[in-house]
Amino acid sequence: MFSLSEENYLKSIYHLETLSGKGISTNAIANKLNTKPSSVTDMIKKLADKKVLVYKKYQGVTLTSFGNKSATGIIRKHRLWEVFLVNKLNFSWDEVHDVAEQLEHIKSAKLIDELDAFLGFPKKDPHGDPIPNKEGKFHKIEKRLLSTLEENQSGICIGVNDSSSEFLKYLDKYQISLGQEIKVISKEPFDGSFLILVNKKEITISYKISNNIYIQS
Amino acid sequence: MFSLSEENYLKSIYHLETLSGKGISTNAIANKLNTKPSSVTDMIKKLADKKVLVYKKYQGVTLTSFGNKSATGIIRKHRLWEVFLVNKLNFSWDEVHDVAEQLEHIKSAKLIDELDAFLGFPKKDPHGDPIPNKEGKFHKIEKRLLSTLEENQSGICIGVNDSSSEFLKYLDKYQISLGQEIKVISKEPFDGSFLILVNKKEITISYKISNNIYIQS
DNA sequence: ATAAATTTTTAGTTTGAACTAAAAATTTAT
DNA sequence: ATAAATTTTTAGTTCAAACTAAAAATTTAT
Repeated sequence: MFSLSEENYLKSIYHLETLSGKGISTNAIANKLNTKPSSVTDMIKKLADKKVLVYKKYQGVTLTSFGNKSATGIIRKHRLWEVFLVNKLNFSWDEVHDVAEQLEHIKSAKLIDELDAFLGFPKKDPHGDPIPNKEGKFHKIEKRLLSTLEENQSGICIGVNDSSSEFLKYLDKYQISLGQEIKVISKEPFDGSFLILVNKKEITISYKISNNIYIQS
Repeated sequence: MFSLSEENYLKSIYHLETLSGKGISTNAIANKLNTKPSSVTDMIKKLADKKVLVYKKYQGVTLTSFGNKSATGIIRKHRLWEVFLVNKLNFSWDEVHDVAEQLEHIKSAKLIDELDAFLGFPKKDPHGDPIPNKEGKFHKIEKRLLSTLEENQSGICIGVNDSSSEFLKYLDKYQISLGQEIKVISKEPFDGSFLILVNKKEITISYKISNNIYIQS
């Protein structure tokens, strides 16, 4: 059984690993968790003792298959709870993160299995991210960043790269939601911003915004 | 905001207070929480600083009205989650306690208000205990222990005094559930045991059992 | 009313998870 | 290839929440 702190480390390391592929540095983990590298070194030793990751001094860490399964288990819980909050309790997609962050640590196999069934075995969470099954498996979603589209190309929004409340509220304001068609009218070479068509309305978004929206590919 | 530990102290002190009425001793709290009296003294000082209780050395403690409201808030959450688990997720009444014990510490006003609405503003939890409203108020349930009934008297089971899995499974075995009519056929003076009629079947229960079942009064 | 028993508090430790400051190892740049 | 910069680790501290052992206060009993 893992402590709250251990579970948060597991999750962060998992996410960093799926992004970068290679071993994860002490600094990267400290940065992600807003703690200090020295704290990370301590925790890494403990997690290595618990066989969730492999650690060699100065070399970064890699999750074991046990560590991987533990991490996806937590992510499964997080995403199922998000679906619950949005589909059953009238939360909007920008309100769920903090609460799901707490709920993901509740320990009860029956609870999560029943919740999954109650929700109708959803495959995606409210931000378009896939929900791992009991074995930790999930289908990778084929997607590309809106920023990679060329002028006159269009696509369907199927996810976001940033689940912060601020970003999601921005999307709400311009009626950008999952399933929404987005067409690139033009790109501004000077600052990388985009003129796009959403819901028959033209809007200008910065490069940063375009780089946090996923389009079906 | 309270820590997990502080919340557990609050809850225990609240429950002890409603049972005994008077100030609650260090020993009683330690006993309830399975900790040592010296640990309780430490925590009590912290809680007094936070204005949730009044503490004078060697005198036991009393919750302030702020402490009372905080405690009923936690109990409200615990009981609403129990209803959710039983009514929506197919838990039985003997399976909910440990999970609700975790869920009661989730912090989100919106979560609990929406959960309340989603469940249809239930007034009682699966063990017959009242659910406090947002203001911490709840109707006291008029009840008496089965052990206080005389021979040939009967009543409806409306609650239990012990929510442990072992006890609730015992009740299930003999088909004693909320709403069930129970008639006392006879009492055995030697050991205080009861012969009762439940569902047209005669069964013998110990005094201890009879002293943990509530009857409508 | 004094001794005995009980309860409560104090003083000092332990453990987990963080921290700071400084040392050690590694990587990058000249 | 050596110096400079960066990353990582070590050593020692802090804080919350528990603990043990012993001292102090209170209550009970003779």
